[in-house]
Amino acid sequence: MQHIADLAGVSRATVSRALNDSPLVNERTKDKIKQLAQEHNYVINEAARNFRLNQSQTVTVVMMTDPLVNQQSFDPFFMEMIASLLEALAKSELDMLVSHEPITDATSFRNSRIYRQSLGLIVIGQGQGHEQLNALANDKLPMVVWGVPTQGQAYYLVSTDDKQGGKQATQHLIEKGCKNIAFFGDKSSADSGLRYQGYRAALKEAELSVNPELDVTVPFVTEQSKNAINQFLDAKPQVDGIVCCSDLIAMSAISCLQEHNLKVPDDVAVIGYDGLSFTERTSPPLSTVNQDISQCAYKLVDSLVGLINGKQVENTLADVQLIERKSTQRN
Amino acid sequence: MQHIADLAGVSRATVSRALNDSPLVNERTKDKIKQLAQEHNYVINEAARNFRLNQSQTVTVVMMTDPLVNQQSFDPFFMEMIASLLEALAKSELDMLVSHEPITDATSFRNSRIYRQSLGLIVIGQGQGHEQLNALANDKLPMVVWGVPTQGQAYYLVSTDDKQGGKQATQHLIEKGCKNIAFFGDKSSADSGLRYQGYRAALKEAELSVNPELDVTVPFVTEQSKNAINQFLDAKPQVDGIVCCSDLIAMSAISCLQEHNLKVPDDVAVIGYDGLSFTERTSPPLSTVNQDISQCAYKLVDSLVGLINGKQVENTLADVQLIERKSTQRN
DNA sequence: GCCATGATTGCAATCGATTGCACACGGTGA
DNA sequence: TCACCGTGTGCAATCGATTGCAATCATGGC
Repeated sequence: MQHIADLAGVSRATVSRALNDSPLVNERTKDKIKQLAQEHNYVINEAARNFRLNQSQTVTVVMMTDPLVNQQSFDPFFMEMIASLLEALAKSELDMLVSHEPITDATSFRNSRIYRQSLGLIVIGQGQGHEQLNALANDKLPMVVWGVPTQGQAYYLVSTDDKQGGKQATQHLIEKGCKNIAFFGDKSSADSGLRYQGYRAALKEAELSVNPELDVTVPFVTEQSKNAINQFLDAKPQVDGIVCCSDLIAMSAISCLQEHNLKVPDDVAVIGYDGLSFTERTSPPLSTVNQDISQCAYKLVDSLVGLINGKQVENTLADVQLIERKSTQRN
Repeated sequence: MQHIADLAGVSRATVSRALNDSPLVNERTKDKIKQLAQEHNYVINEAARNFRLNQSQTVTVVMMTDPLVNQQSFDPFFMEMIASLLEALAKSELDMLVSHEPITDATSFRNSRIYRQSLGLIVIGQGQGHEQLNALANDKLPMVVWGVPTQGQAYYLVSTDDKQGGKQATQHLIEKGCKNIAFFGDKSSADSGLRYQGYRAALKEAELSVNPELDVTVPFVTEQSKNAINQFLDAKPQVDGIVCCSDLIAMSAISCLQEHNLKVPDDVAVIGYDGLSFTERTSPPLSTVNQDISQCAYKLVDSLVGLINGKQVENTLADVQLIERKSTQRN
């Protein structure tokens, strides 16, 4: 910076102000300095800047994946979320740090490096940490949570309308003429619980009876999911439609159904949830309720940036929408 | 730090040295200082530290995805790579920054923030940047590339044996009795080219003829891939096995085959490439050549850390291995 | 010509950790 | 007595950018 200052015949202070577009500096001087900086490939030393300003440009993303639900961090849904956040943060010129350690204790978390040296926090999922997150809600560190609206929640939340999503999925199957619709999911995770509520609401609206035998607990992980599904199918239940709580479960379901010599969608129709891109490649193509992860990521980042800048921020409920994928029937 | 120093009755200098485990400090003093720091929730200010030491703990991951090949950055393969690198870097207490901007000009890249303020560089794929990467190879900034061994490559490389992988995939189909094996992929990407070489090598070894009509250019992106595959199948080619260059292409292939009323694997066997976890959920389950992304990520990080610490580092060729997934036949 | 005024710019302190060098200490041998 | 030793600590400078305040400049009004 001294070098640029010498070249421009000004002091370091002026260079600093010029590069920060301070109104205190004459426009002509400013232009000259910027020009010189450019020519001489000068880039500001962010470490020094962050040090001086006692801040960082780093947003930490905390994955609260609930060990009870066993959703792996390699779940495509979470990976897409990470990738989308990465993109959204990059647009705001923020760096991203990812922590896979759920927040289990607000007090000790406050002493962590992450807490002390992040500009803000994006928390993915609430896991078992609802109380801890509430405790952190009014700290000086801005925080936005992606999750499910919860009783007495004090933190800022971006969520999708899981109940509506479950309802849409179920309605789609009803429109296709399904009468005996099963629900595959693990209701110990809050979002799945809401989707289940939507499922029941749709059945009720269509005046279809709710058969508890068709409410099947299917975990997210592969092997367990297949076991649960096979166990259900082995009992030869009367079922002609399945609402699945994730696209991965839907894939498992299709696979198990076909192994049971049931045709999809002719014998049993299946709908997924999440809107992962590979659902367009499954066979048959899988209709799904799209969560628009990218949009959620942008909303999370926008909210967080708002908080960082001291703006008023509202909780957001992102829409879900059904993606219908039809086989392009050939022959 | 001054506070801790006062409590311990020493100077800041001593506290600093103690916390860095300097041998210059007496063990008893060291223990006392560490104890006090712990009790008073003192954590070192990394910004100040990085500033003083003129370094950072940030490794930048540059995605060189080749726009010509149209592999999206949301490709599950890359997302898994990112997630794995994240994990591997975290184990080495390094932060990760991701850049989606391919390096197209070494000179201007040297002036970028990324270049100046990273501890090291992990480059994913070579894209069109082989020459640029070579230019950066002997810079002071440590760099490791994940990609394909290339003529005259001067940078450190971690790669998988794509030729061997292509060969294994093909041999697997040959063992299953396939005689007319097609290759689905886009050879404008170097790794696909190598897999194709492996495919040909396997055919040759098995004394099967290479039929150029069965060498099908299938792009990575969904719609284009389906179009290409359908076009191929519409011509009613004689084919009983398909080696696919990615699991996603394999999914598309299965989907198109079934729409053409061809049974998988009875009429046409399909094998994928990458070893993505959802292949165990496809119907039928998809055998695939596993690249062990996690292992690759660890090798990349290990090599980079080696370079950062000034150690001698070797190029690494990670093994690939076939994952055979069988339908658990029921009924 | 002089001064008040507002617009620019420079001075110098500051952020927190690190580190080269100097110093203190008690003991040793000349 | 004194130079010298090794060990353990403290002093003070340093990294590069920012910013409150003081200094300077140009201008117009008198």
